Amino acid sequence: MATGRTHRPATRSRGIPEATVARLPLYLRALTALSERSVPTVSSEELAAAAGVNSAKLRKDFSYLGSYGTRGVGYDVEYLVYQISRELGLTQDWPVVIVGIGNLGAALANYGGFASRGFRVAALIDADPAMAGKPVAGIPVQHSDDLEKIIQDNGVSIGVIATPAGAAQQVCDRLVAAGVTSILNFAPTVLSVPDGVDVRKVDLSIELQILAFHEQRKAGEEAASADGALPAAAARSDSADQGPDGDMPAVMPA
Amino acid sequence: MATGRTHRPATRSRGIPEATVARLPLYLRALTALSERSVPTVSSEELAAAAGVNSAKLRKDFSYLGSYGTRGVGYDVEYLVYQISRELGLTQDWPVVIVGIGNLGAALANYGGFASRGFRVAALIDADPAMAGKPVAGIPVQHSDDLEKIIQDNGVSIGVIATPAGAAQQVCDRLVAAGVTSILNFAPTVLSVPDGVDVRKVDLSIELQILAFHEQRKAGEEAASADGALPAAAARSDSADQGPDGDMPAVMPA
DNA sequence: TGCTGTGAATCGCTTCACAGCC
DNA sequence: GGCTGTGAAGCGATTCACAGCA
Repeated sequence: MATGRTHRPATRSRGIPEATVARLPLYLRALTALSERSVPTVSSEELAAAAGVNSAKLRKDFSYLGSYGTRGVGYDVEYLVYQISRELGLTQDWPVVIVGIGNLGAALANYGGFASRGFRVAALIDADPAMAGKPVAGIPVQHSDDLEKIIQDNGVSIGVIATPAGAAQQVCDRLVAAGVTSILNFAPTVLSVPDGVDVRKVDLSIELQILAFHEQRKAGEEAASADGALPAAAARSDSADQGPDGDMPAVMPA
Repeated sequence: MATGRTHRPATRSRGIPEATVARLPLYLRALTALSERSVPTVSSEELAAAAGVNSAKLRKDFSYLGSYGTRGVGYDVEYLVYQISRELGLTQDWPVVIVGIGNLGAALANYGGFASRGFRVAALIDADPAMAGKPVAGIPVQHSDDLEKIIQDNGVSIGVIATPAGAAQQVCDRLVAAGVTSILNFAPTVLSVPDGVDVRKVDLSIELQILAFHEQRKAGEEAASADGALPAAAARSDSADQGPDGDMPAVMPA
């Protein structure tokens, strides 16, 4: 209830499957690298290898965008860079605010991958008055009292939350009230937002826990059953872990 | 080819679907919060709300672990915390090394969510000799020359890469050669690893790009078709973005 | 009565395999 | 001949809906 329950089919956006959207940045990165090396065209096979997916999936993904390839030849790198950028909305400027300038917030402010992809760090915001005015990544930190004004003055629609867990929901509420409609949440909390607001979350410890799960299984398989935790069940002789493509999430809207 | 292609079904692990494994840390976090508030039992409905999923999914997930609930009552919080922890392998100690102690590496070293879940930062490693000996989060940074020795002395099987993209593959190769079998990669590169090594990647800019995609669509829907990019196609009158549960990845093994 | 546990239905993503075009 | 684009098959995950138990 509190979470803004809607139960819409929740799937495609303008006909492009979410799973495809999530891979477009991957393709874009690989294509950008090729572009910098002045490679004129790539085959689906080559690009797929560079992006770490299989070629059938890549071709299917591109087919949702349109027919941008040439049979017998491949894809024009520059053209594809442009098309994917446009599809992702990266041909426009996205002012972003980062709230919570601790270690992580500072790391994000310094992260080069933003500026190179249409994102502009419009402001850094922190609740600590001692931080105010202090420059991080060349940008002076502003106090959170001014959050609403900063959002509005800069026309910010994307906010990044890098505060401690306890502050996250309150910051979120203020961001949303001020007009932010997309939030990237690094705090280990489930945020509740009204309908129409997108939240994606990244939880660093969740990723490690998933690795630990698989790591445990590897150990259990080598020396089948050490403590009573893993009975016999399904001890397979060969490895049993990485699937080069097609495993699962941990980061998702919520 | 270079990526260690295997094409194993790549799915369940000891019968537990990957999608479920990816949610267990979420449940665990919600349960831990309840435990701290001394709540003795929860219903699937309550816990699902706290974890940000729907209750049917949660019950199905738990059914893969066993029958740990009581019909008509709910789940015992403490018992479930223990069962999930055990399943994830968090009842044992996981020494972890972080390679690349820039802003992000420092943020990770300081991150409290690790220690509280069975992970122990065994060492911080950086290639910059000027960093050597400098303490970060109370742990002295060691030079990367000693990487192999550090891994072996500490029995490390999980490594975190927080280096610049250019160094990531080389660091990865050395980690793997030294015995690391699970890697969490923050560098924006596709790592190639031999079979039997798990890689999960987190790319901060990818998350933002996915948000931008949806943000762009929201704008396009309000004022249907501004430039030629989005013709009519599927302009829906009501919102059309967040699905409270069940959207898509961006972080995945690769 | 209330809530769990789960077969069955459904949905969406992935993979296959090949037709179509350069 | 080579590579894209795509129907169709396959498959895993989600959701439904209710049987089963406290």
